[in-house]
Amino acid sequence: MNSAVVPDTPRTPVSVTVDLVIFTVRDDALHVLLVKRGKEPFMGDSALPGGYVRPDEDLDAAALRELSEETGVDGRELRLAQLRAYGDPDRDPRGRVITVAYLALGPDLPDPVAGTDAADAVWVPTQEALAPGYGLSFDHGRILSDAVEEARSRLEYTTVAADFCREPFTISDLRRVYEVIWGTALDPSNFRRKVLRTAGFVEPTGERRTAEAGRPAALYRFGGATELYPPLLRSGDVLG
Amino acid sequence: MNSAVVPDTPRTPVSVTVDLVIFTVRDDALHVLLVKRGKEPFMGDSALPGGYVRPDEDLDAAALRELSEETGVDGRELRLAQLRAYGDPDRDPRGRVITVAYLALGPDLPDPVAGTDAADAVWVPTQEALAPGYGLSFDHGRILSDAVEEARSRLEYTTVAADFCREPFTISDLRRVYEVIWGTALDPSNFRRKVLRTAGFVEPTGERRTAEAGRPAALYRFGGATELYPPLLRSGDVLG
DNA sequence: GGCCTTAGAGTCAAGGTGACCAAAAAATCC
DNA sequence: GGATTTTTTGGTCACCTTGACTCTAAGGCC
Repeated sequence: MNSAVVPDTPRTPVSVTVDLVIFTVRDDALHVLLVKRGKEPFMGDSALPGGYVRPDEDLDAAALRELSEETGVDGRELRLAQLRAYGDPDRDPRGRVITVAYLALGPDLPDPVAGTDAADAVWVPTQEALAPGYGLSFDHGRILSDAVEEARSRLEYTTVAADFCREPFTISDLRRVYEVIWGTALDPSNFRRKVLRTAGFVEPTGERRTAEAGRPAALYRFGGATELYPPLLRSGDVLG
Repeated sequence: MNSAVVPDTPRTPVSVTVDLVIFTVRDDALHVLLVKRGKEPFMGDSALPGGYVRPDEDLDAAALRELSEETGVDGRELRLAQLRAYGDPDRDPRGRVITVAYLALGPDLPDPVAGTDAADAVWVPTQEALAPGYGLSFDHGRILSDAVEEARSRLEYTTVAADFCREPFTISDLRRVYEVIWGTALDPSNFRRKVLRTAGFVEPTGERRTAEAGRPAALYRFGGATELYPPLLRSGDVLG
């Protein structure tokens, strides 16, 4: 790929994998999908779902396939986006393995079905998975914390928060996503004003939903816009 | 890296490279560093500098090394950041090569010195390099245009624009960076106000510089902040 | 000095923001 | 049935930022 000095095909055995950080919001907490490793290294430990990129497969395609295999979710419904590549020489004891991490946000997804590849996949509160003692395999702790920060940032500048909400949803559903991921409390009235003024973020269905308590809320669906302009900057009070 | 089904070590011959998109502002135009390829494939064509990642080398280290080899610049002075990974199976005719693209912005760098690896490296106006007829090798056209968009975006939310300016610089130098990369005209007075109000973006040296014409401008150095809060959103008039 | 050029200060109206209040519309409890 | 609670939704208001604009400062050049 370069000019003269580099040998043409340095045959260092190197493998490429994709790893998926799949977030969802459950019980007012951010959860991440993890699998229990069935073999060495790190057998029995938790890890992000992922796997080898196949010989004739694009990186994005590999990520979509893994997402589908591990969770049964059709990734085309979600916005699967590259986070970054991780290539520390010592990150995998088996040898040189470079991984491309992807980030996907989904609505409260069904529990992984037994009998599939994802038999032992579980939703884990992100905070718990990041705790020092939890022991994520490889450098997945680092990847996960990068992904959390990236998700927080994407909420400011894009409409991904809507990916967390199954349609139709209420403005409050959307607000709760922001509050959970940012860890801050937002003023319901001001949040509502901002969301509705941003063209293409949400559009009303005309229906209403009556929850356990309180005035019934108007229902919305996603409006199709991907960018948030102006951005919705975080500056609320940090929740206890 | 995954659970049961995936074979342990799929020995698809796969190589990993880093490619560098190094921008600078010259003559009021964004330039990118390109090299002429000295061998097949794409011999004689232009390409982004880059090369194979060595067996025991981290991705970031490989990018720093290539930057230094190709341009003589100590990359630690710059902010070298990952753009994303590209892994289309057909992107390299030699076989499966996955590349991790990096983005670096530098002040008007010296012309590449002959006799080094970068003997045939040249600064090319980005617009020219992106023209359909220019014929960048591999998928480097795609990488470059992704990098341009990423640079535009980073100018909004980070202080990278200062990387383009050799210290000490004037507020107008900084403004010109924004104008060139965004392709918009900015109001000098309003731009100045925003830059000075953002803590840590620039700090005054107390000196002044008298240019070819006009009132001497106060000189500043970079203030150390990396994030720009609030962001400096682009909304100026598009330049002819 | 007169003129050109660029830097930098200031003004002002429009619009966005956060803090806050109040009404509407349901469920629940007495 | 009425009061209370809860959540949605609409509104106000003071403050700040923004963009457009004007005006002054300070150099070089003729």
